[in-house]
Amino acid sequence: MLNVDKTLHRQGYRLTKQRRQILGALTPRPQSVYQMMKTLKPKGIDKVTVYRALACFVQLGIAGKIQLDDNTAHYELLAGSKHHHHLICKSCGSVDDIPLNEKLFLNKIRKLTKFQIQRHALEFFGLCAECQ
Amino acid sequence: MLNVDKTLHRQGYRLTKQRRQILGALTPRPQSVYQMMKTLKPKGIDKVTVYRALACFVQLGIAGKIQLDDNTAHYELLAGSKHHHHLICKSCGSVDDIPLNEKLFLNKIRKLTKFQIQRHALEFFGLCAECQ
DNA sequence: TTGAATGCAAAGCTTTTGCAATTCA
DNA sequence: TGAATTGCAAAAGCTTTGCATTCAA
Repeated sequence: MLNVDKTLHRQGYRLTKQRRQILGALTPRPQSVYQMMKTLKPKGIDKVTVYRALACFVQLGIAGKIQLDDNTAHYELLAGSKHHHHLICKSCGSVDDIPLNEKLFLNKIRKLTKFQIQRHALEFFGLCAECQ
Repeated sequence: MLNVDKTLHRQGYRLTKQRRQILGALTPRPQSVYQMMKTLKPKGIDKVTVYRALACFVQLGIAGKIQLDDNTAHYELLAGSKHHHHLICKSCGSVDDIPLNEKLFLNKIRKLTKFQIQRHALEFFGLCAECQ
């Protein structure tokens, strides 16, 4: 939390009461803004504020933004968590994390192309153990 | 084209003039509906028709639907093309294909979890050679 | 002939923008 | 104080739905 505070201030941002609560609603597991609003709306926080705070967090590397199959963005807490990938259940919508080592791919692309990779996304869609 | 015709009919769908043209607008490289409409609108095809045809093609495995970072769906022609992955330029928006062998990952997940994988998406975001 | 497909209009969602009021440093 | 932030309303996109009409098998 202190680190987040510093990171924000260093860039001229402020850690307001609302942003602290939005940060608290973020988890390592990706959530849509709609899902986050279930917690945040009762606290009087507007969804516009959430969108703006999330954009700020993503820009600072505090949160990650991923697109799943439902045309909506999902946000996850990055601070302190290792890079990982996702198992997304088509039935219940649950999202689980899984660590995979993708260095081979990154190296291969560097060798084959001149593309400069900034980030990547690896997602697996299917059925979780419960839904099969 | 004949195969597509058969595939459609087998499921009770029809290959209409419009669908033939929508199919013709699809490429192995993912495009948004907006991009496809540049070709299709002049031919008098409504975007609702395009959405409905694409949903049909995706269901039959003729087309693939992927989500990029811009909150819009992109569609690619799958028929006859090998499974591949994407290099997406953040600057110019170009999408290039790259083949990678992900069997190691699929096997690892099968070993580690009970998740039943139906499909996966692997995308690399960054800068293409021209935009660096 | 008849169920599938089309096109238009309208609605539904998610996300963004404008702006006055508020808050934090 | 002054710039950043908030919340409300409204707008902007993308996508879906309803329905009468048209079309393909």
